[in-house]
Amino acid sequence: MLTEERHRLILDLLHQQDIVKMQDIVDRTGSSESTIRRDLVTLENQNFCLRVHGGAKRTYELHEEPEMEEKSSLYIGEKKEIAQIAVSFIKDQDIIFLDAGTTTFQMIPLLKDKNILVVTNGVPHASLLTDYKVSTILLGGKIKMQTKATIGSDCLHQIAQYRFNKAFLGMNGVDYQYGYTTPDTEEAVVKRMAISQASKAYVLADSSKFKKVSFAKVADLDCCDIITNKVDTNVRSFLEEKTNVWEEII
Amino acid sequence: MLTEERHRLILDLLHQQDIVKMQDIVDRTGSSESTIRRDLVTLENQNFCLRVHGGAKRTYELHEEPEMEEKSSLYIGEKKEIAQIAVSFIKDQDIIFLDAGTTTFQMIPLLKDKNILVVTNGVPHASLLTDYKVSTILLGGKIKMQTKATIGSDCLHQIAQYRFNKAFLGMNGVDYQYGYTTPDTEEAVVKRMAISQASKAYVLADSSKFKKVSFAKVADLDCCDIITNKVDTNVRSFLEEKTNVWEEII
DNA sequence: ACGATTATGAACGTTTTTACTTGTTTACAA
DNA sequence: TTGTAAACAAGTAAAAACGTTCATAATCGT
Repeated sequence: MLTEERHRLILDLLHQQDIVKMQDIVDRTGSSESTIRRDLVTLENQNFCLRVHGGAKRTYELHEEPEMEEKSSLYIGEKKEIAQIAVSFIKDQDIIFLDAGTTTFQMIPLLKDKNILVVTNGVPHASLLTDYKVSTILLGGKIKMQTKATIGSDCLHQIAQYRFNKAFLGMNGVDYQYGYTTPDTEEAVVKRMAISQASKAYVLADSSKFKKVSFAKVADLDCCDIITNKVDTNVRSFLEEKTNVWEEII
Repeated sequence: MLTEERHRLILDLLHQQDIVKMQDIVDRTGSSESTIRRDLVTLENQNFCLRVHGGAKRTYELHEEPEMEEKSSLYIGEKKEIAQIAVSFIKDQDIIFLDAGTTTFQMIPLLKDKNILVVTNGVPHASLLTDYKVSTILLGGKIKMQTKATIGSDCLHQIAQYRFNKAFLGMNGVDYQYGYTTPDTEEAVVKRMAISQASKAYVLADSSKFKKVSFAKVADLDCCDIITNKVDTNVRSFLEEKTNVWEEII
């Protein structure tokens, strides 16, 4: 039986019964336990399901495509590393802001069982956080089609009422001269507000983001620490003139 | 039987009958007494229930009502029919409120390409609506674990700023005497507010909801029209003394 | 046809879950 | 109050599921 076939079968089962057992799939497919386990890991990474002891349960009702397009981002591995570093900053009882975007999304599985409160503007983020039983507040507002982030005045008003211990932001451009930038002005405003409401703000940026400049400016370099990995030593020393750069787990 | 399954079963029972007996669960699951005991301990630690001698009772405060995950598949067929009727009320340019819950969720695929604006408090709803490219505003606030609905004061403040042409609500109990009821007080407030902000409000209720009374009252019968299917003619005539009942596509 | 990549199943030790046992506590009725 | 049966907590050993590694088989691109 082909990998694709098995995945299809598993997803079909999940649609019908919202929980599937390991053994059930093994019996139906005739594949080995290890293979099915690998399948479930893959499907979980694409957020089609959530693994539980002895099988998997579904996360969402329908949704035919992976929640966060895995294909678009070739940097998943890097992002996961960065996410790990970011999570290592989080302490018990923290109230944190989690920005929308794929890099911050990788942090969520690592937050399981942590006793924290998360405020986010990412709709998929809120959903997955809830699946992991993390207390979550979602910012309201218009929803941006591509990123499924909430934006707009509602969002701003709401965020203004909160204070965070830490804020973790995604960013499209990180540049020595122009600072932090992102393509959408409405998202930029939200990010800026999040930074101002946080005691400490971190920007999560993989190697592809440096020396890039996007349309809308969010803030100057010194407003946030940068969490990254494998950054060019040359680039790094430049950045460190203005802010802190974290490259490994604390 | 998997741990997750048992937990769901227990929560489901709790939702229906306020209190569950140890032996009852043992019989239904076929698991040992110690296993169920462990289950109840963990569920209690997560504040999903309160253990009592011989079983457990539900907590009224925050967590209950499995709805979205547990019993979603039971009445899917009915729900789809009801959803179709509901959608037939929607006109071009409408601004509608879509309540969280599984019945209203079934409306979403039917809204594809409609030129409307949807305001919702359901996180999965918002996500799927966006997939279908429907303009969506999500209400912010705390997220309820089971239903993934936003609740709380943020939610209320935000909803107070809007006016809707139509509101479509899910409901747990529809009763001639006690009106519309739901298990969670915080959700009840949101529903009530949505009704008051809408020119016209509809309650979507499948056959299992009639003559049921839940904990928190939302509104009297005459505040909303009822959309349903295959309702007992006897029950129907009672309801029609106070409000309109729709049973087929207009 | 060839090496390179990917998918698979078996084997290992580890962790989680489970049922059973023990002795103690609780509820209730005599 | 006291006796009894049911429900309880805690500990234990077996079983199931887990992650990891490794060697083999299938598939791919050239």
